[in-house]
Amino acid sequence: MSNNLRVDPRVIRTRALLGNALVECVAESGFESLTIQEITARATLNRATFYLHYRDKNELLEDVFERLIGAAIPPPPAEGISIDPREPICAMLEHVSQYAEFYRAILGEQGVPFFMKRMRTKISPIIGAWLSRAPGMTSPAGDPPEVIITYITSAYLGVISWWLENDRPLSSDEMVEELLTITSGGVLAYLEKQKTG
Amino acid sequence: MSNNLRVDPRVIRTRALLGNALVECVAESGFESLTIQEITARATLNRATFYLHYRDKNELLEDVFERLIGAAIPPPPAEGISIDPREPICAMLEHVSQYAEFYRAILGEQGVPFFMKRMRTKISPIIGAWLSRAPGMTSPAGDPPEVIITYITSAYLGVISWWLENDRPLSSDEMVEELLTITSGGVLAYLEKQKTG
DNA sequence: CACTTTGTCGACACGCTGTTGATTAGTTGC
DNA sequence: GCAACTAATCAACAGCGTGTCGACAAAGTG
Repeated sequence: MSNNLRVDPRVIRTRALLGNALVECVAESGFESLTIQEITARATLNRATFYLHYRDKNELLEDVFERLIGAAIPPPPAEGISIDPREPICAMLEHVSQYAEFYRAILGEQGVPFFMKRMRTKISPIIGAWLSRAPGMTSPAGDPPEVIITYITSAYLGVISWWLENDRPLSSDEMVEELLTITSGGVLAYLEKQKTG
Repeated sequence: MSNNLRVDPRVIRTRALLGNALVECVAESGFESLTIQEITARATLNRATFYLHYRDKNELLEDVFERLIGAAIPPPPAEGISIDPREPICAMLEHVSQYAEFYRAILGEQGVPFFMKRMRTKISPIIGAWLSRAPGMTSPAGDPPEVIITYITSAYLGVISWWLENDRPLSSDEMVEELLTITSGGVLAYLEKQKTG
């Protein structure tokens, strides 16, 4: 437990190499057919070394994701602090932009379902914190219903994936505006805005 | 080409056996770690027989899905015929209910991304046909923008998955109503309805 | 009944996996 | 700097699922 602090520079180096190799490999040729041989080859490491750190490539992916997203997005809004979802959502969009090929590969058709769930857990609390303070939100049960959080989270995740697959035709800010318009006002508000805008 | 009509009863039988075996196996233990050995064993067929019909388990899954969904859902609305999405969406919900364990496994955390895309292609045209005739929809470009179709389709798919994972707390009709409320009026309309309802 | 197609069976090489034991390289505390 | 420790390397191994093959049996077709 005490040596779990990973102080040894070799461990840090090895995991960084593995992580970078994973991101590169995934961006190039996806995750599913990716082998541990390829990852370690790209990382210029021995295959056996991989197993000293991770059980399989899923575990490596999780570790990489937490490191990436942790460096980009502040930890989930603790207790309904941020009312405005613009900032965190925009940060999320710019983060996936930075690793566009990686996220495109991993969220797209050849993607990784459990990774999508991980991304959900990043988006979901943002939406939850927003809704729990929404203007009209004073329902008997204090928390917003799960359905609508699922609805919005799934929509955002899907649109992010679409955005990546289409080479990000809109800027992060524009995307956020579109998303928020649809979310709060629905199709009708969105189409109305399209006409006037 | 002429014998591609699959008239031979043995072919029909074999593919049916493989399809049923796949559905059962997936419902029990997911798709990812499922082997062709297991499928053919469950189907009481020889492993080599599998390769006479499909290249891999993905191909079998596609075939099964098209057969299942084709029998349940009418082919995608040809040219903006159905304005009301209630009927096809409800049919979709009842269909996935019928094979709940299968769809739960294949849409959930251990799911299959390319399958989700396939489901998208079933939902997407329904949404498109709806929006292209929506009351406020008279935008310069005749077709509804891709973003919003992606938004709604992803939301529906996510909610369907949530619905399955939570053992379908609401009926198909109730789900459709909830979905349509959020979709057309957005969060505000939904929360408003929650209060009064 | 002859002919064709499908399914069965055993076997094979292939590739990736996860692990092991011995060895080398690098790090830390004294 | 040296000794003790830990991490990384390397070769090798068995295991498993794959995809394919050829020979044979079984079922369908005209």
